[in-house]
Amino acid sequence: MPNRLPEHAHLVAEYVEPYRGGRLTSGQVERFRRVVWSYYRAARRPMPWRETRDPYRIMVSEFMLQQTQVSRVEPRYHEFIARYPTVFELATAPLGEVLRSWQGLGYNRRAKHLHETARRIAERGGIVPDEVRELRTLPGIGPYTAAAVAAFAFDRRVVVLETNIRRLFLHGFFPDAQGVSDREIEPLVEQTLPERGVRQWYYALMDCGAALAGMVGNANRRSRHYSRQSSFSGSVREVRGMIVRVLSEHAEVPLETLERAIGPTDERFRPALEGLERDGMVVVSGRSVSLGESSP
DNA sequence: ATCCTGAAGC
DNA sequence: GCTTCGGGAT
Repeated sequence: MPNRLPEHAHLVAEYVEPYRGGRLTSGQVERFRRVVWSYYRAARRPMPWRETRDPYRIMVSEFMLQQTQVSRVEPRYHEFIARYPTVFELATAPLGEVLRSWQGLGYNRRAKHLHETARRIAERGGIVPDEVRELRTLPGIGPYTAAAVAAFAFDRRVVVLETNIRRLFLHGFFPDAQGVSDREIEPLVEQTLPERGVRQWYYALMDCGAALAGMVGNANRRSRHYSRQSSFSGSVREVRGMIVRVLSEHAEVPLETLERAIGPTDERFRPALEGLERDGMVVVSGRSVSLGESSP
């Protein structure tokens, strides 16, 4: 995180045109676009998944980036793509191996969902869908990721809205409003969306929104959908993470050994292990536990 | 403490 | 609508 932001970041922070409803004037659209592009030209963030056109690799990056910083994803993305260069390597790998590749990234269900999605895509010849409606049917792909894959991999002209873009529009067009719904923001995203070059435009929007995070208070707190996150330390998912980490270091672990590793007095152990089993990420057979799905 | 290119289950 | 789901950097 640079202490000194690029000059154009101030241009982004100073762009405020309170939105009064209706359609944006062509002048407003033009001014907004000028600020966004000028920032992007000066300070675009290069990322490996922005250099490829491979829909599979873009999809992998979108799974990894859900609730996870770019800086944390970057090294893991390289490792993952080196191990699973195409959707077929990923689809044919055992779930346990994929979970090990994911270890430390967090939200491990993303890995299971990505694996299952890869299997379904491989069954259909390895073609990643290019339509939001179809993408939405795949596990782990929600409203954002579906739109992101369509826009970034296929340059489809669809509305993409995530935390950086939301922050940018809240800051620029809803400076004083409270409890702003995404339904109010989406029309503005649509109206400022260019006819061509959709992918680069969204990269620019996200970089502008990310730049704002370091300068002004988080405008996303004025979103209707804003909610604080429950604390991690002391939570069940903390123990889930510990269990997955231990299991990823061994092929099979006796139940007692696993419990001792976590802390025999920790009453979160049972619910955590049962949750992981229910989610299909660990298998308890007899008195031993292993990562992945039950082998056929 | 806060938040990160969210999704699923209820 | 509300909760759960990781982990690390700040």
